[in-house]
Amino acid sequence: MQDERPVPYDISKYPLPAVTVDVVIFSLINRALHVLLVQRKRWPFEGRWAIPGGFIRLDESLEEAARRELEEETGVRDVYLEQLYTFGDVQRDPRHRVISVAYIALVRADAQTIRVSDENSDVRWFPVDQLPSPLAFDHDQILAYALSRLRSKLEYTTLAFQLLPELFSILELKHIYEQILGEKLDKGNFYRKIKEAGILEETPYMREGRGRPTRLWRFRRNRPGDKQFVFRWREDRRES
Amino acid sequence: MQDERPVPYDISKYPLPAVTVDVVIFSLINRALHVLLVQRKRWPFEGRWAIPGGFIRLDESLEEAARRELEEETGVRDVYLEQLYTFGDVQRDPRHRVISVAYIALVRADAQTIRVSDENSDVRWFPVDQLPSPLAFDHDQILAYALSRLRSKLEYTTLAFQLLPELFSILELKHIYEQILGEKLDKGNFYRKIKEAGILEETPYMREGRGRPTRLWRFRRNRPGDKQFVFRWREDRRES
DNA sequence: TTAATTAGTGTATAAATAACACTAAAACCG
DNA sequence: CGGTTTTAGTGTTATTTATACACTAATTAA
Repeated sequence: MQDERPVPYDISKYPLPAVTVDVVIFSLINRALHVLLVQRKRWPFEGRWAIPGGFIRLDESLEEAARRELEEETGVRDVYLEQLYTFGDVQRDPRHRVISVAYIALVRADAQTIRVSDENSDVRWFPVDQLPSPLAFDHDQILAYALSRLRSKLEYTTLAFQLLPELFSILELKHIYEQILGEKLDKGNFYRKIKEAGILEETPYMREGRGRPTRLWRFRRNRPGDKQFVFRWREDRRES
Repeated sequence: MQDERPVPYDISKYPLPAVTVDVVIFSLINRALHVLLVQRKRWPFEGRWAIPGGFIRLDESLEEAARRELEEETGVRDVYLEQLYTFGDVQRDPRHRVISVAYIALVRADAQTIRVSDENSDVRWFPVDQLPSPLAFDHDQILAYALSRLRSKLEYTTLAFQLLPELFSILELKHIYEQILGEKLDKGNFYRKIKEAGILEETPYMREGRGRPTRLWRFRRNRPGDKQFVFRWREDRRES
């Protein structure tokens, strides 16, 4: 290991920390941003809600571990997944030294694969503005950071599309931005900006509702050879 | 650990990965951005250059481990340090499963504490555009990512000041931006923008040189109670 | 048939960006 | 000692981008 001290081949003679992967799973449910939490059944933090996670296995990469956790909890695969941060304070777990690599996942609410859990389940979706508090371990901190990162990245990536179904209206997209950023956006400016970005593909479909019917669009995926683009809602406000 | 499977108190009965902390140490030497590398003396990757790092101890946090490594290599304390990313591919170390938490550090070149190593030393500063290749392990990847993060953060933080001495001229600051971003900036625009940001404090000192003497400035640190500010060189170009 | 509702467009102003021409103060050089 | 070179620093303007908000459009409800 990139280390100058003598290191025997059998590294495991040294005392080792445990490594877990925690996945902060976001989804848009009933037009509001939700996060999936699980209720702990035993000590420590018995009864408290926690971010789903588990120990890493020696034969899987960090991202593979995160995908495995995600699939165990939600049944979904092929979703957006990104490493958030690694938390390694000495006392974060009272049992043992545990280092936790946190990930963010964005899943579509329309996937039937998500088990919409009932009120009494030990796995539940919480709106991000109505979280139980405190969470187990240092999970308040992890979740706060995940939200901050989500908001920040929304502005310069096409991340928001990960939360939408195949077809959507421009105002639905705007609504996601508002949910995640936590503020109202101007309709006219949003229309103009998203159109100019050229990341939407018009479809012939319309959706009828109360007022004027709305056109449905599809996210234009980058094809090989296409110039890579990013869409930014605006320039300010970033993560520190 | 935030896990639903039965977990005994003695976690260490499970097979555990090793965890190291690697620190990508940047400094500005002779007006060029450099990075500190160490040469490996034994298998694996014997003779190749590597990012300094070492195993984490059970009684120190990740950041404490990074600061310890940093001090061991450079003798400096109290420098800018930031977690970069955690690398955990299964095969990145042929000896054992090793997960590496990478950090970025920025140190001032004028600190005499940095041992300026001679040509034959196994610890050496390399200009970022003249790196040895390939590095040991997956360190090419880690270093590339560190540079990308550094460039990206430069634009919306006061990071560049970490590389400068106490007193500096505005054109020296501009030069750092150019070094890290790898492109030329407009003098007039730079002057105006940095002045408007209000993050510089004028000093009575001047430095004489070849042409017109230049005024020296000092970075205005945030005092408690001050409104936090960030300086952005400009808005575009970010990390994906 | 009119009001309410949701969708979508247009426009005027302000602010940020970028390019570049200009002035200033010293050293260098015949 | 007077012009040239060198580095420092300011000003001016055109263009692009952001913001606020007024307007038109197409449907349902009453």
